[in-house]
Amino acid sequence: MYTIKEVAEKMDVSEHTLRFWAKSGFFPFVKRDQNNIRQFSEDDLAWVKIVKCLRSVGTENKAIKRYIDLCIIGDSTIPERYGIIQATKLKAEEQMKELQKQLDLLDYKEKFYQNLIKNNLKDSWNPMNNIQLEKAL
Amino acid sequence: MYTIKEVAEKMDVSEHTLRFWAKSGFFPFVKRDQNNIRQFSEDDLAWVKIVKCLRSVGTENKAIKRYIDLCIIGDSTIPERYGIIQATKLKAEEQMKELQKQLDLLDYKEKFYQNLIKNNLKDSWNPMNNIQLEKAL
DNA sequence: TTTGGTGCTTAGAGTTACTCTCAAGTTTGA
DNA sequence: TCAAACTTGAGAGTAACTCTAAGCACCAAA
Repeated sequence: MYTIKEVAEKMDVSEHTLRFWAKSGFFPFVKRDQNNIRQFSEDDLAWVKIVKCLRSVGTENKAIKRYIDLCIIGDSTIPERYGIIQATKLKAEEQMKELQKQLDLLDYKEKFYQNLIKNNLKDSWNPMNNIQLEKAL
Repeated sequence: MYTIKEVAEKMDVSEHTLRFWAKSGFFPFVKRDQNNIRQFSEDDLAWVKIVKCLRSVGTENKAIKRYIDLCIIGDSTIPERYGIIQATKLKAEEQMKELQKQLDLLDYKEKFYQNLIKNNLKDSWNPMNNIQLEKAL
């Protein structure tokens, strides 16, 4: 059993966010002790994990709540949940491609500046000159 | 020369966002025609591209403005700009790893549901049963 | 026994980066 | 000439946190 603080550290999510998510109904099975303190089980950590996963690929909280609710309803919702996971995976793969593109651009920029520094900033008297160079790619 | 609508389509950024970015000072060289309509040049598109890149890896707008301002100042700021690009690239690489982790989890989940569907939902009488399975990974 | 640390709640303010609506002005095709 | 299609800036609205604060409970050390 873990306190909210321990979960925050373990899962790298802030306590504030965990409480916010809890209030949003993302952790329907977290128990409380006699002092009303949340006691996260290993099972609950798995819920945190999937919520974190869905959030990190841009799933809206409303849609996450929908997925959680489907899980609670039970096996009749398995096809819909499968669809959600498939769509989310596709979205994540798109993001992967997009991120790779941006990494390529950053890599180009990095080399561009390296070259500028290596050649000791000749032709550097005019700000616009630099901006012209900036436009590259 | 492109209107804001054309830029929006070409660069896949909404007109609203482009105006918001313009107001934030991200496109300091966009000219206007006699009716005050923005006229984006090819150079301006390059600025849109780098702004989009920085945003997509989570750079805050304040930091983007700083980078733009450094570009305008000129060559004396090249070392700082180089540092920013390097740091941004590192951050993007981290995000790549993180996204891959989440993709792995989604892939596991997908196979998990496929298996559930293939085996025709036996043992499915109890909602909790399903939740137990959900916790996997 | 008091003090410090941790945790709970509710409520509400603040933040970031959009996102959308709207009124007003301009241009253009039927 | 007039309606459709664009553009503009101002400003309201939204999502998802993020933080503060008040007020209370519990426990362990000094």
